[in-house]
Amino acid sequence: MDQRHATALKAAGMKATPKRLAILEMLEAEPGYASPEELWKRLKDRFDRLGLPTVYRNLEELSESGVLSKVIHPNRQLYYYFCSNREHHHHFVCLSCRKVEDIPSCGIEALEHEVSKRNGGKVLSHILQLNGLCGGCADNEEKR
Amino acid sequence: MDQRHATALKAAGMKATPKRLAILEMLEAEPGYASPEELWKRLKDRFDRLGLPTVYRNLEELSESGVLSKVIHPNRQLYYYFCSNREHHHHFVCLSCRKVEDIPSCGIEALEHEVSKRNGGKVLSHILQLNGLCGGCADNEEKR
DNA sequence: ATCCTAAAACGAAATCATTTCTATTTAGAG
DNA sequence: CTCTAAATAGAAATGATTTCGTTTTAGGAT
Repeated sequence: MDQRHATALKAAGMKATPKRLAILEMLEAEPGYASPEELWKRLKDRFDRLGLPTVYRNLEELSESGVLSKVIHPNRQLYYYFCSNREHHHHFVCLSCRKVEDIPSCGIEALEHEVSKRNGGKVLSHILQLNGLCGGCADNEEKR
Repeated sequence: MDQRHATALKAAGMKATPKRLAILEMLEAEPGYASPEELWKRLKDRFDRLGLPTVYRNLEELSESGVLSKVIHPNRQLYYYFCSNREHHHHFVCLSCRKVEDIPSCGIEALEHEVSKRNGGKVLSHILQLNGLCGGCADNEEKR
């Protein structure tokens, strides 16, 4: 089951260490995004020694490799999310329960093209994230 | 000339203090985005007393009121940009010279609608920002 | 014009998420 | 099984941002 993760790590040119595998397992099991510290607290039990910096470092590296994705949060803390979707896509983030849903098509290619054409600039990356309430949380909201 | 800014502040329900006006003037004169500390350093000369926390607080308040806009930066520090465009729009940010250009149409309404329909969620806000090199910086890049 | 009060600003100190640093351990190629 | 570059530990540092109690001020009311 984590042969998948081991393979993903190798593909990203990273060693498949037990801690990295555990981080991936834990995040994959998570229904929503999680912070480095939250993950660390839960992971500590499974290792006699596990430093918080290790969790930070790995989450960042995994996110750079595209194995994990980062959530942009108003409180400016770091949150990560396991997303097996390897296509280009974006996320709808529930502000209430932290669930993250994929948004398949982003339609930004057209915008990028327009920007390049209009001002001669070159678009290197883009950030797109929808924030709101997921189906379940929106329902609960209404019942109040 | 800053009667405009005073009016904008009043409209946002904020007092038109000299320091707020100075912050707005300075940011408006700026070709690109700026950090709280940068603004503070330049503004200090114009007031016998000006605290960095005051600059932070005002930038945040002004951004919440929609008078200023915030830039999402990879280094996770705060940057602000004066944008007189009152229509809904987004920004193309030059990673090299900090210039910010408006992107008029964002086409996200369609995405929002799709998300609501598909999963029953409610989209409350969205983040969209293009990063890259502006026309001038892209040209310089090529000449190297 | 002056008064008055809520809002704004001071600035030193605190916060605290994130990063750095050096020594130690380990994955995995050979 | 060895060896080396990569990964980790853990304590300590960092530094942008925020807090707090006090003082000042903008601007509506008098």
